[in-house]
Amino acid sequence: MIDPKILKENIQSCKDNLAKRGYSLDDEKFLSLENQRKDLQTRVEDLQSQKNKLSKNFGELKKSGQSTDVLALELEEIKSQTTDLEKTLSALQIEISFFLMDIPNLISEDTPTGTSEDDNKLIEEYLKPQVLKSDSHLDITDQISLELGNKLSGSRFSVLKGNVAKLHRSLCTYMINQAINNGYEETYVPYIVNYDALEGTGQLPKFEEDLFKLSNDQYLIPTAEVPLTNLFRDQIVDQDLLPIKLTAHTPCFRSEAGSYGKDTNGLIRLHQFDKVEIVQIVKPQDSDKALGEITSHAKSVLEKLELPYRVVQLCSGDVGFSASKTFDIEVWMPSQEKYREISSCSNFSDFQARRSKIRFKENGKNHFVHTLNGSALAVGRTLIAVIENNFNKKLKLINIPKELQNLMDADIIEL
RNA sequence: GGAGAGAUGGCAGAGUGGUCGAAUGCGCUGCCUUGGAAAGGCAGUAUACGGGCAACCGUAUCCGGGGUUCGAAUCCCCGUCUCUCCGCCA
Repeated sequence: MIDPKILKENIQSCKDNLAKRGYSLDDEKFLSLENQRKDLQTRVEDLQSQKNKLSKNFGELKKSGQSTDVLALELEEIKSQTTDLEKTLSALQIEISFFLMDIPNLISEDTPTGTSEDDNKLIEEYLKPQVLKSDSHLDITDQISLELGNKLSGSRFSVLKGNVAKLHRSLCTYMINQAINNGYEETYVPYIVNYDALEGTGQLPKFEEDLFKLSNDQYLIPTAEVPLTNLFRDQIVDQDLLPIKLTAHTPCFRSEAGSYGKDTNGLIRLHQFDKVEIVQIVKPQDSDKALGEITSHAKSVLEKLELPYRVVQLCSGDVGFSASKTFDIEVWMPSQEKYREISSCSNFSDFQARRSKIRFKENGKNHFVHTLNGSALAVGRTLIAVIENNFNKKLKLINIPKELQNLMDADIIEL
């Protein structure tokens, strides 16, 4: 969430910033709630202070055997006033907290203004696509089955077989090794998390419909960002440990509510997909640099796999709820004849840190850290890209990128 | 699944109705001591919100929620989590 103090003191500039996203901040409501809260809180605390003092007197009178009748009446009076006000105050605090939790992060100054992905800014392109057009991965190999996925689970699930399954596994291993080489600590985490974790990273309360909820009020993770970042929830991290760099390979589960009819063919958009995530937790002044680092780590995986990609910076209307600045990396998908997102690298500034209370102490004062993460990469989509960009229709084979040949024990997949 | 124990500050661990935001130890920070270091001595060291230029003051917080009481870390109820033993099991 946004710092309520900043919001209060710079309400107009916050409102303008959020408007670029298409979020209309009800500033009058906020200020009025805040003023009410402050007024009420002062009154409640005054009463509590009186109550505490009189209670102390009460004890002393009792000890010395004097009458407490007068005091008792006075206390009763204060108490009845207090409880009412306390209830109002806590209701108000909850209302304010909901209000704040609903507001997206402020976008960075250098985020281009725009309303949709059409306004995203092209940053760079790497490699000219060799295969401009190809069959879909589903047509290239019969070792990917959506029918079996459907049989077992429903729509948007897949089953991989044989060398394609092995290629998928090799990609996971390759990517996590790359992350480790880049200084991230490999971490194994739960795939099921609680409400607080999801609130901390910003998925809840607003985006519950995007998640798979279990019957016991836990949720399947939509990304490893959630468990990795929340490892530090409610903690004051030793500043010598910063920057913290973690990676995990996990499946990700997304309900894809609201994407009916979108990307219905193939592995592009499934309820379950694997991803290697890299996360950094840094001091505020280092976060912009860290975003560059994360992005280049994600890019380097594509470069080593010799896949053509481009980098775009998301415009204000396309940046996610919790992020302040985001670069998307898009890989060339020959069957679609266009670039598709394969990684999203974001700086969340102190937004997640404030929600999940991740702080560090410097010069005796506590400060919120900055959190960042990026996919390096989405494995399913990488699999598609490898298959389609290395497909040789004449010879009926898929060339395996050099970097993966060891893990695959082969340099081609015969079809 | 059965039986029991527990949840207190960065950590360990006291505290069973008021003087407790909390002993003590460890850790950490500063100063003294030293040629320098170690050891030792002294002092400081939870979080959030509100007020104040500040020193500082007020309020809340001892897993969460409710209750008893003038007053709760402490007593009662409900919940969550953790641990131990037995059973089962990847």
